[in-house]
Amino acid sequence: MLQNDPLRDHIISRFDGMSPQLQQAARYILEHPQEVALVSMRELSRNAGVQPSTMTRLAKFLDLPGYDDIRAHHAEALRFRADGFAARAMQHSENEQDMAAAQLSRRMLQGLATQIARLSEPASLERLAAAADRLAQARRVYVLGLRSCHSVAWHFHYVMALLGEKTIHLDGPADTVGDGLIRADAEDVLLAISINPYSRHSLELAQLAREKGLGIVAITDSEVSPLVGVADHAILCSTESQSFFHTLTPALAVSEVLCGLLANKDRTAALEALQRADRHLLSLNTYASAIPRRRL
Amino acid sequence: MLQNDPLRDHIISRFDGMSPQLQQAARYILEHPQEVALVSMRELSRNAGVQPSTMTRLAKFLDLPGYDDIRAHHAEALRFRADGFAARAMQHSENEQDMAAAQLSRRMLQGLATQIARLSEPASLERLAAAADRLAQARRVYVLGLRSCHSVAWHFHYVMALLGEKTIHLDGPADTVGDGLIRADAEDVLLAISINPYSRHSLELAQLAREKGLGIVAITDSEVSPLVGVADHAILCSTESQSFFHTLTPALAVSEVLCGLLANKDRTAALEALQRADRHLLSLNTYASAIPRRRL
DNA sequence: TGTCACATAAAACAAATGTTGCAAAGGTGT
DNA sequence: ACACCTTTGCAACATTTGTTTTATGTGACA
Repeated sequence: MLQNDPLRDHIISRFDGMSPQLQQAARYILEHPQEVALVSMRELSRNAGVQPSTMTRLAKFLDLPGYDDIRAHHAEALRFRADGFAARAMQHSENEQDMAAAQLSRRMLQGLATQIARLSEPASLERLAAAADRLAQARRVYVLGLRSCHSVAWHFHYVMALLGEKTIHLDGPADTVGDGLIRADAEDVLLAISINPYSRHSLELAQLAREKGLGIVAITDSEVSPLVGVADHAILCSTESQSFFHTLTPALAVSEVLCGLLANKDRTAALEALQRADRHLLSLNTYASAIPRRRL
Repeated sequence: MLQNDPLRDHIISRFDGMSPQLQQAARYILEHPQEVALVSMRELSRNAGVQPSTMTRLAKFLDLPGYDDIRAHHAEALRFRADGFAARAMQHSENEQDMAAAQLSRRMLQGLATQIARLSEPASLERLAAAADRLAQARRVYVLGLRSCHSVAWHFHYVMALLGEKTIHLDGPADTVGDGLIRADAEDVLLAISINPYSRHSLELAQLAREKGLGIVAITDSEVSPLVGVADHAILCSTESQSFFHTLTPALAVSEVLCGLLANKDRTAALEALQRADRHLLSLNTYASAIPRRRL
């Protein structure tokens, strides 16, 4: 992302004074600067989810004669960047500590990027597709992820809850984690997420589910993970990181892909469910786009 | 200039068989590839000194349906180069009702890999380092992430809790989310995670923290996120995905990098704390490496 | 010279683009 | 409740776009 861009700064500085629609347009432009130069205004507005006129109005709001000035500016920036690619000066931090920090960060991030990219190998893709199919045909999906894997399990459940009532998150205080399985049977599937070191509780519940006849889909970290033995489908993702800790980023990516695949099975239904959720949250006043005034 | 461009090679290989006007058009395109993507065909032809129709004829001569294919190709190449990274397929043009699962998965994963790789740009690295510094010098870190961002907040807290008692997770049932801030003051820092759409509750709590004098570090998705205004340090990560949903994978990666940086401030202390945590969990019999025999 | 094939220019065309005007909707303050 | 102002969606507008058609020119060969 480019830094010293006067128009960009101008948009940011005047952002707070914009109407919601103008903000939406501005936000899209800030986040997709290349697109501004590469596609027509109408297509841009379509992708940004606003009316074409909003783009023109945004231009006027920024004291520009018309939208073409916005485009011209971004086109110029793109020309510049494409040419002067080599001339990109990396600002070095003087601070030695910062330097080390930057290096560690970069190593971690590029490692993660590589691991996720590696998930797109054909073998993984097949496993993902198979797992998604199994989840799709289940009556209910019980989601289990304890300790570090809680984040993945919860996110999967949160997203799927937007689509419908199919998932049940196995979690709870006072050792009630497993209670959700009471009414589970062979028509259901357990999505179990666990990585090394494997939580004993997770494994016990997976085993219990197996005995109750549930199908089991696992997201785990190794071909020799104890989950592989009990699971019908296992998706493997690396958890190694350049830091002290294991990483759950690839696992989260896997979970998001599963959500995407499931939603893709019936796109219109998914869209409709999402719109319903949107309306519901809107009526609950759940979201805001600016810091709300403090209630007293 | 980029080399491996099939269309470019195609133009070159058929160049000798072209009429003079076609050659002139082709030559201009070869020498000004960016312009093809950035200006209209009529303007391009004007600059190239040929008739507009010549451009269309050139496209047909190259066995393409029309000129737009030439432009689309150059636009894609430019998108590619401007990012500096490989594998970019960010088009929403896939209206195919039932896209092949493998294809969707691959696009999602490669998109995520790209987004994470982009976080390792110098600007982001600096922000990460600054944020980590601020978190390190705080007495206590309050971690706030609601709704979809819960997964990230929780994971950060979970990892940091392995290192010590520095973090407090702002979460809880019965609308007690904010209670943790009761004893917070200017020596503390709030780590706020929120993405579009921004949860009103998160913003309110961030504002409250600000008023109590806490430092604020934000993980959010845009320069114009409402959090940017109240935060001392903001780290931006993309949330766009090729699926229906926003992605939190880059945000999780950011959080993991922050954990890594913090642990790195005092490696020996971190190592020791982790060993202590290990021993504790071991004595609790928390983990297992094989499916345990069922208790009766 | 005639005519044939082809390259080019000019004009005509439908489709799209960016812009503007207007009315409905939404919110604010009295 | 009312009037007032802003915001928004819609449709019409004149342009501009990429393409196709038509006309004009050019050179080769009998």
